Amino acid sequence: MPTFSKPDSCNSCSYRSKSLGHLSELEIDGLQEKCIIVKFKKGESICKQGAQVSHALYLAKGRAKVLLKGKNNIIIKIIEAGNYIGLQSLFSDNKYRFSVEAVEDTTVCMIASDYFVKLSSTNHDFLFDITKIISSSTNCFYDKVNDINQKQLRGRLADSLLYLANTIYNSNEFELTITKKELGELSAMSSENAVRLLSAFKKEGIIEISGKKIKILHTDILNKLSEIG
Amino acid sequence: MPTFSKPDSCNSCSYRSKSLGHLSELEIDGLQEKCIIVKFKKGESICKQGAQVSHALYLAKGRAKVLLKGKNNIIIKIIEAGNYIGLQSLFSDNKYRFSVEAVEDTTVCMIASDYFVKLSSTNHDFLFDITKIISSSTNCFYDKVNDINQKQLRGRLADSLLYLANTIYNSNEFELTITKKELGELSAMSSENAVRLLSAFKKEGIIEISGKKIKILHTDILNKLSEIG
DNA sequence: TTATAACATTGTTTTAAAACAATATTTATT
DNA sequence: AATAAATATTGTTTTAAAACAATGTTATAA
Repeated sequence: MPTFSKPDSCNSCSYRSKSLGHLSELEIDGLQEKCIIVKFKKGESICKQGAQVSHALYLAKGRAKVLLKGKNNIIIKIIEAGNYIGLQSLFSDNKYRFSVEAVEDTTVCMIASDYFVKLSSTNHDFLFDITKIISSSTNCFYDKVNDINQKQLRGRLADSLLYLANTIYNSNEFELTITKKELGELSAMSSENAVRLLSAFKKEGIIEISGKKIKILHTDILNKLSEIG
Repeated sequence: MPTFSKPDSCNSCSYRSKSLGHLSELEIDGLQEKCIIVKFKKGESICKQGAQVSHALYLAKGRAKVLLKGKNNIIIKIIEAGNYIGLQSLFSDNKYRFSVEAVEDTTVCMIASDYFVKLSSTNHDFLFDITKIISSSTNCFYDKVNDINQKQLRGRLADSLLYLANTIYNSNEFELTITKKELGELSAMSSENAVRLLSAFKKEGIIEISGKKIKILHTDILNKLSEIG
């Protein structure tokens, strides 16, 4: 079960978003009043595809997966601490297009939707930041869809490994903290195929696997695989 | 070959976007100066996936398809007169994520990217509009991807027929002005399957086909097909 | 007006990837 | 520690949809 609390001080919060730099003290006080802090345990659901959007979501701590539900789920990205989730829903028709679930214990700041939009409609610098954030996340989504549309299994798994190494774990050697099923969903394939291909990559000497540890031995080959699809 | 010209008057232009309502006369004059009018013939390319974004694109007249290039292209939507194209690219990393091609003779206003962003960074009401436009188009894209992820051929073709009837041609009886290949791409399937299923729908009495004319006899069944996927 | 290319249609084959199955291993629970 | 449940692994089968093929039809250009 998620636990709820009120923030002590958004002003001095070390996890706060850079975009708050554009807000006045008064506006931050207002934000704090309209903010609830929710803690999710690994695996818990932060928001559900199709549900009404009532809050702006900001991931203060932890990591969460953003997934499209279907016969086979697709994880479109893993959100890290310091990022907003699905802001575009606040400015359009207020319905979540994806589900978000914690892949680690996470802390989420939930800011009442109407206050967040009001801030955006009165503070120009803040809105400009938000617009850039929305745009950038939209472009990421386009990139993901294009990758899925253009590549087959090997290229997609290569993409995921590079993504995990470069963007999530920031190292070519990492402990896989997500399940193989999730690795499959991140690569838009069945878990069986993810496992099978991982073994193939190992056999081909591209990666090294020991337990949950994965070490990328040849980034160049993975890049090549990603390129040729 | 596209033909280029300068606008006579953005101020009194009957095709202009509602969002310009937030601009001052001075700003519109500036816009006009930074604007080029480009006319494309049916089939011509308006912008290419992967290319650098140098202008904001506004479709003043005609219709254009937005497509993701791949082994099999996917048409994510058909843009109609009065809409911007891919604004999010202006606020993030300036690369087109899709190609756009005219499906009718079209007129596009191309506004220099830096001026459009400058307007956004100085005129708050304008930016607020633009943000809503970007958000809404992002949500449409999510919906499209979810449809493709969740439905199979029949459901997807039903979607396309409903989309054409409700959003593009505004009638349950319409002349299909796109090719069967394009209908396939709009439904994320091969043209052969699009044709085959169209015949099946006809045989099942859901639609009527005579030449290029399609008449939807049972919207309810198409809705059902769209729902069950 | 005819030739030629583009588009459409229907049937058949192939294929990439999921689904299924059987077993093994790890993790959580009593 | 024993048991159950979840996760992982590898091999086999099935399947949805693309690809291919053959032919017909409609535009377009010489």
